[in-house]
Amino acid sequence: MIASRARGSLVMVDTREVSVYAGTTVFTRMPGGYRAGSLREIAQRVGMSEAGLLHHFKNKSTLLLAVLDHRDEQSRQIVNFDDADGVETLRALVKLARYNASIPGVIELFCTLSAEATSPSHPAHEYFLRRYEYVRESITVAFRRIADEGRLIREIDPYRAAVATTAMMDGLQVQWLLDPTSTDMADALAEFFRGYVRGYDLDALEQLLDARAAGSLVNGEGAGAVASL
Amino acid sequence: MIASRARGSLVMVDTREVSVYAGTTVFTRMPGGYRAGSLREIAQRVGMSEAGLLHHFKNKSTLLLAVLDHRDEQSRQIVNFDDADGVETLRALVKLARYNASIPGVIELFCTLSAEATSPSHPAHEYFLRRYEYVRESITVAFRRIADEGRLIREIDPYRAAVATTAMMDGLQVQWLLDPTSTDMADALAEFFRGYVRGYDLDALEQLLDARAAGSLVNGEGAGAVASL
DNA sequence: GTCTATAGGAGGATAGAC
DNA sequence: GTCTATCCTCCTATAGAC
Repeated sequence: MIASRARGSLVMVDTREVSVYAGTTVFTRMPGGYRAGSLREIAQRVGMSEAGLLHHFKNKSTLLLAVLDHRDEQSRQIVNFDDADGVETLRALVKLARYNASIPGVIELFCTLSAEATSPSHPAHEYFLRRYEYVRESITVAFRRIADEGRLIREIDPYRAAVATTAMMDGLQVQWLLDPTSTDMADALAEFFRGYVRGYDLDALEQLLDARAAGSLVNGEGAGAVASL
Repeated sequence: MIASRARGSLVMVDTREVSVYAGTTVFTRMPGGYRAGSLREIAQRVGMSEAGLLHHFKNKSTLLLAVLDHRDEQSRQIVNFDDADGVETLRALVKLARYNASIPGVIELFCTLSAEATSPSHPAHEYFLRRYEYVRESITVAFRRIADEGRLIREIDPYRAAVATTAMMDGLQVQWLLDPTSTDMADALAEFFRGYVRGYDLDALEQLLDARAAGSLVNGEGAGAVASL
């Protein structure tokens, strides 16, 4: 627990929670992100010593995982794969891509980290393995439903389509981060889906969802979390 | 210059050149790659002191750029965008993807580095900016030719198709590095092209190119360089 | 061109007091 | 739960001799 003054009144704050926020800030800051971010700085932001911080997280990797888990928890409140189905899921992903363009720092963390975590010894390796499996599985289900509705433009294996979709999202992020003028991630993704799904563009429906999504994203507590998808 | 014994005879080797090789080895080794790789180890591999190494490359970043430039020089000898045209270029990319699957270390370097280099202050930022522009431009030309031949399946802007292609290649790499069983990069890319190009699968032609490409890749001096594409 | 020596710093982590 | 003190490792880079 830490005592801090907010809006004039004394507030007790959970140290662990604050640390996760501070960790997020530091790890999402470029250049360097996780690797360059130091426990020293995080401790300083929390207003505590390094040793104090390490009492809660036994080392730097553990704190990283806590940060990632925290984002996931929030993501699930915003884009829930289990709720949506079929085309609706794809639309949500486009919406997500559009939103992501407003939080470059977080995107950069996930982009860099997922590349780094590629090696089995990286502290977040297991995390990303599970995450990609989950995302692919969810998108696979979406494509399977679209296929069942007979809306698939050409013969494709739902799983392969999911891999391609995931790849497209990741790849667009790299180009966009490097040069934001090079591509509009959301438009590019929508274009991609148009190649697979018959009648992907049902404008009225899309706009309805647009409005709904905009509302929830703006109000959503930790909307930034969506990036991790 | 450095004296070394190879095949029993005394050979003089250009130190700079050897340093670039050593740098490649160290920077492509995971985990950590460029960031984790130290001048200390590179110097040790070359068989000289850190100070000696820094005589040739004024700092670590400079050495990195030398490594990247060296790879590019070799790439150009293997996949030359200017030679191929239209569908042939796309096929070359698929071939490339297949080859890349045999050199995970190099792919990992480029994958990680392109994510890191996303921030303007990264030493390789300019390098990747130029590289992506070049690649997109080249692929744009290919799609433009395909469009001129009337082989485009649906209306798409050649530039957008190039962005999507680049994204697909990058994104597939991330998933593949994380879990090689998750996807076959080359197959996935070919599938992607099938959605754009009429008659992409002309088996005879493909096999002809297959053979030709296999030959040049196996014999090519620094075939690994292709990864940078 | 290459080496020795060393400056100068950052970062992760631990021990033990309070 | 938190702090002080401290250790140890590792790095980039420079100065100056050979």
